[in-house]
Amino acid sequence: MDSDIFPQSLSPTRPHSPEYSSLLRAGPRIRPLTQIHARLVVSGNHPGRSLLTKFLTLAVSSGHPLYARRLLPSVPNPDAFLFVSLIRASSRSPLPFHSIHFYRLMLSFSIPPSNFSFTSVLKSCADISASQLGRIIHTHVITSGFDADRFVQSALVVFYSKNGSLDVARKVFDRMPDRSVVSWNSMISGYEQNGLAGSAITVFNLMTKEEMEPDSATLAIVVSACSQLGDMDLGKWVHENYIKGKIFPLGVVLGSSLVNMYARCGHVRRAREVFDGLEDRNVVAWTAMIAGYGMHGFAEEAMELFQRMQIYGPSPNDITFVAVLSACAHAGMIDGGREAFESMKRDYGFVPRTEHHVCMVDLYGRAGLLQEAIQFIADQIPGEPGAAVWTALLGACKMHKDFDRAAEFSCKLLALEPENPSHYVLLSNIYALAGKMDQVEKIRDAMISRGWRKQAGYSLIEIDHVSFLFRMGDTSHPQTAEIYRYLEELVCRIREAGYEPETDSVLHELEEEEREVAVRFHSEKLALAFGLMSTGGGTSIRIVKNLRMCGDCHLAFKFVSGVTGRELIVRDKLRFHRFEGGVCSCQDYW
DNA sequence: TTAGGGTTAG
Repeated sequence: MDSDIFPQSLSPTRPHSPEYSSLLRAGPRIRPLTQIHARLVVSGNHPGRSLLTKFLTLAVSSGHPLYARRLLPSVPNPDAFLFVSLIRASSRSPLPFHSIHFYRLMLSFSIPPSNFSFTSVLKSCADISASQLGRIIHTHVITSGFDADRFVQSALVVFYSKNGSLDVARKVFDRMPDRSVVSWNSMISGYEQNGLAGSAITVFNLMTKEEMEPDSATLAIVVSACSQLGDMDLGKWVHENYIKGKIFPLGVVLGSSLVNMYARCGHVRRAREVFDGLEDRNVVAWTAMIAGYGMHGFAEEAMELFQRMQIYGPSPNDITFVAVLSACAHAGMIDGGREAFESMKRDYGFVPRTEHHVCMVDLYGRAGLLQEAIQFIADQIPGEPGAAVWTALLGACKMHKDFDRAAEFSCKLLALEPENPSHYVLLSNIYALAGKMDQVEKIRDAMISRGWRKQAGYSLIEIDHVSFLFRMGDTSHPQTAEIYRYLEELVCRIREAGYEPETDSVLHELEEEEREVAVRFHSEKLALAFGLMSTGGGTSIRIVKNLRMCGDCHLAFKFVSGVTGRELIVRDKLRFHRFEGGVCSCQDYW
């Protein structure tokens, strides 16, 4: 009679055994699990395979894979279901490499791998960068005939992306006959995570062209790509079209991505509006907003928000402290930074990592407190400081023209990373500032003999939804003559207002012709001239630069913002500069 | 007896 009332799938299932029910209640928590284990031993009843499977899986999920591994031999006739459960649980646990052990063990029991085991074990290989092993497992995928499974294919796309083999990832993706939204997300994310935001957007466009509907994960990735590119128009379009258009609710993941995007595109106020509008805010959202203030030089706002977070918000984590310390460093807020660093250790029990050390050295160093920075390194950094710490210190020596100390500490940096070209560029810039041209030549020769080139600088500006890219001394634009003429006039105007070019900034360049072009035709100046002549008064100019701004460009932009009354926003490699009325939001700390 | 995959923010 029941079957008439209940369709088959809805009919009441048999109740679980008391042991099974208590396992479900215990969940992935080791203490209740060990208590259940003890009861099983005392009762003398040997549990069946299904109960042991649930038990071992929960032990792995609770972060105790070794416990599970010790008990595994007592499972009678372990089956594929058991191994897949353990591989999957490990791949989602903080110790994913154990899934590889369970995968191997499964093969040793002559249980053939399935598409389910492949997805999980490949995820683990991706997460622990086991590139060799992942490739071997790819061969298992092929020989066991699962290479047409779209779940496995997506897992392969993720695996190759995370190993930086984007071309292989793309090959797998292109050969997929039937792509799901997750397949698309995997490929888009692969590009975005590897710093190829433009390719990520291209694949997203392809996705919409093929009429595959994005989901909220797609949008979070795309918005991140927009942050990377400084493409606020696309980011805003996503926001307005999908979220304000009520296609998707604004969750905390997409929300944090938008906060970051608006901040990194120079609109910190809009970032704050999104942040304030979020229904729930987790530590990531708070950290994104604090970091957003920090990169604009708004240290007071950052600190105020951090204080509010400590009272009303979630507990800060170690990344929150990186944002707080960096905000202090960029605004010269010495006491605030020092106190935050102490509080992080004392009140929250975090062990400072390299990122925190770098912020502190930066904090002291930028403010000209080089002795304090050196003392900090000696007192607070256990063991040998990493290259990033010395780079921060050298940057400060350069900023404050302390060439003796620079020479002393550059040896440490080069000893640690003798094959990193950017260190040589920094060093040669320091020698150039010190007027030691013989040393500059020496470094230049060393770089040439190694076949190194300085990274080519460029600036991007968007006018009427079209992006324009300028390189130093660029003559590729059809309006080149007008742009250069406009720039000459602009320089005259700011000279009248008191601008003196900082010839200091004509530093070491590898190519002879590049040296001749000098600071006047730096890419951001060309982009600025083009932006000003192409837009009406009152329009903000937004420029994205791949390298850092040089001192002369920074000075010139300040004057230009004063004489034109325009708001100029430049995002360089590390931070934001918002020029208005002759001053910059970074307060000349950068 | 048992259920299940790959993607998402700072």
